[in-house]
Amino acid sequence: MARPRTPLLNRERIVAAALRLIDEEGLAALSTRRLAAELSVSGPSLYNHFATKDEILDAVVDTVIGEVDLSMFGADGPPWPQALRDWARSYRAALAAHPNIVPVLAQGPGRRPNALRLADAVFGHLVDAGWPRGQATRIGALMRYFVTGSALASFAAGFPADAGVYDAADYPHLGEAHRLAGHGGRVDEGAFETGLEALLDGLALRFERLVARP
Amino acid sequence: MARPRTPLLNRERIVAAALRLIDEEGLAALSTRRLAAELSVSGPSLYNHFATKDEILDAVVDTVIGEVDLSMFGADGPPWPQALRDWARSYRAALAAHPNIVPVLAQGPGRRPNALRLADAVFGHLVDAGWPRGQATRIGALMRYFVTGSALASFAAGFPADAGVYDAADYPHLGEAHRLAGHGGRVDEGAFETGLEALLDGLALRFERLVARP
DNA sequence: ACCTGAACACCGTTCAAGT
DNA sequence: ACCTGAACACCGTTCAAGT
Repeated sequence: MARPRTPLLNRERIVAAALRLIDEEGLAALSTRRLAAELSVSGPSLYNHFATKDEILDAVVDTVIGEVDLSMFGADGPPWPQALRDWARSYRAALAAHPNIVPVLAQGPGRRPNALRLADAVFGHLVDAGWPRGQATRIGALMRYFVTGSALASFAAGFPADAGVYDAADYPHLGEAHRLAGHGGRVDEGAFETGLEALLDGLALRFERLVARP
Repeated sequence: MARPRTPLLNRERIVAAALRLIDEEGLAALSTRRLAAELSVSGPSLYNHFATKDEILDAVVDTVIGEVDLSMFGADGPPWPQALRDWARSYRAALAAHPNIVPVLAQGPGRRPNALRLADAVFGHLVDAGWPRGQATRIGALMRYFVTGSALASFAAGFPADAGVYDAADYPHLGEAHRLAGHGGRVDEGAFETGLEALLDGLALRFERLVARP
């Protein structure tokens, strides 16, 4: 077969297969040959739809970012602390569903439309709420730090379940660390919520000081 | 030449060359062949010192983690908020000096001794300071989220310097975003400090409540 | 326009051969 | 013990050839 009457591939199908491969086997498993095989075509076929493998990755990343809810930044949304809370939860949920792609996505928006829309919505909402532009930029940055960091990898799963690793002579306080991996999601969920609320409290404190002496 | 009288390679030299390569050209530039060439040996020579490329990467990561100052968690260190502040700054500085390796390092301590020592020191200090063990775990996790997220990539550099990217119709609030990349370090530094202080304020609030009703 | 196989310069790793 | 070249099964990408 050379050219089929209806195309075998399109960008959407390629992106979906790439994301599935990354989710199930990691970023390193995404090769153009492997991806093509999943789609039952030969490797070079992909180059009819994307110029490079990096462009495929870019499209995957923007698809994931597109899942983040931004509706709380609309005109009749909640006050900024609640909007930030709702957004951070949705942001983390979208990223944590695809942890293997977070290192790519954390490089910043680049020219990806969904990522730029997200940055625009957060910054705009904070400025409209009364934050000075410089502060609004910093809040956008520090929220991304926290959310990407929390989605990049599970804290709990980073500790081997093998109790033999934690020699009491070397690590006197890690005697229970081998049980962390078992608690998995709950530890990370709790840490994210604690950190988010602490951040919001700290920011609210700064906002009060800002309004008190403008 | 087959076996030289004094070995051409050792683990230290390999790790140093690997880190230099990663810093200067990114994680993708680290191939065993390329690394071997930097050390003026043939590719397979590396396998006399490490079993796999992943083991080399592990050693690189633990070297970087080893640069983090943990002295503030000693017996006569400062109270926990100041210790956490000093540690977070040193942690970020060590990681931000090698951003390309952060995605690897963020996977958790695994069996790497310096990473386990770090986790042990933070957790032990918080528990000794009076935090319940569950809370201390969460604080260790959320601090890692924030620090790795802030070291993974520059927020400012993620926005293209090309003003043409930010079409006012699509992104009404990003009119000045093209200037971010120029401000580079200062934006990220400010965001990190703001986030760190906000987090510490929020945690202090929680600690007060904890002590008030034990 | 959209697919193919062949080809190029790369990978990580194994292994027999050298000293 | 520690290095080498050859070899294997992989990579991303280009390109001429097919319909």
